[in-house]
Amino acid sequence: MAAESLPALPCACANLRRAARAVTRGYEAALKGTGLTPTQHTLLQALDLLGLSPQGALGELLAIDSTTLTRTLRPLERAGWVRAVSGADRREVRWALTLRGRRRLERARPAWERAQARLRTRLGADVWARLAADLAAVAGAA
Amino acid sequence: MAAESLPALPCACANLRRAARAVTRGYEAALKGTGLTPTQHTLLQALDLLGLSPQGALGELLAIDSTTLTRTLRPLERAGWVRAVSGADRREVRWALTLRGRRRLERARPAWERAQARLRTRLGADVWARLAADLAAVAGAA
DNA sequence: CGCCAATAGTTGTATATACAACCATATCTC
DNA sequence: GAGATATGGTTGTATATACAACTATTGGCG
Repeated sequence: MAAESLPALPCACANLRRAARAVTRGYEAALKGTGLTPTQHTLLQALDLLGLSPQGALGELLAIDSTTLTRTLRPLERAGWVRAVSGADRREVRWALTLRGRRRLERARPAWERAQARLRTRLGADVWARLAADLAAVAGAA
Repeated sequence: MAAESLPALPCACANLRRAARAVTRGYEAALKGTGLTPTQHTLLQALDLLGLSPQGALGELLAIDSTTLTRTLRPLERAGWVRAVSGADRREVRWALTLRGRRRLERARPAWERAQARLRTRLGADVWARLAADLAAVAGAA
């Protein structure tokens, strides 16, 4: 199982999406036992980071369309990992991680860290670090 | 519309997916008039690059599951942009870009190049170049 | 106040994505 | 050459994703 390097594609978008697909599969496999998909894990982690947060702000941080969040958050709410909190502006839906949600995230942590470590090892620390910064720039630039 | 830089996320997978979503939206908008989605454009471009190619090989190049290809290629076939060619091994489906497909790809080229140029300008040439290599490594490593 | 524009989310619809299970064909082994 | 195994794709099902159109609320502005 040598890491057969794929050729770079001419299209930056294609390159990004290909890498995202490949990595997602790895994280998905790693998170298998935790009952969380990569997307769900990311949502919980982001909410943990942000604290109580309007849906729009969550979407901005993750570059996820608000209409997508409506649907991806629904199962998390049903599972009791997040809850909607009403505030002054009644159009807004603000989301909070529940205690159950935090526990679930904590429970998934070892698996997530294994996935991170595995990729980091395969890439090398320099590429790994560079990539985090470059990808943040890309998300901001697009 | 300043390029408000988003903070890097703790999760490499989340970082990648966020960037992919953001960039995909840009390319999708740019390709709007061409009748091609980013995915479709990538498929045609890859097939142009590879020439006559078994479905599995195409999937490997793009890190797309073969079951996904079955479905994403179908509309391209119906549109007459690609066609299935039978070979010696009758399990295999080999795909070829048709003339119409090549023309469509060519027609989309200016729009695609605008999207590329736009992102490249916003990122700077150094990040752009580095990213292509790093992302290819990621796709191979995952 | 009372209309009008802007903003926050939801619903309808369509594409992209992949895993598990499956079918068909090829290859291997005796 | 026949049965076992491996390989290449398809179907069933589920999640992720977003655009267009819509609803509800808010914030001007006269």
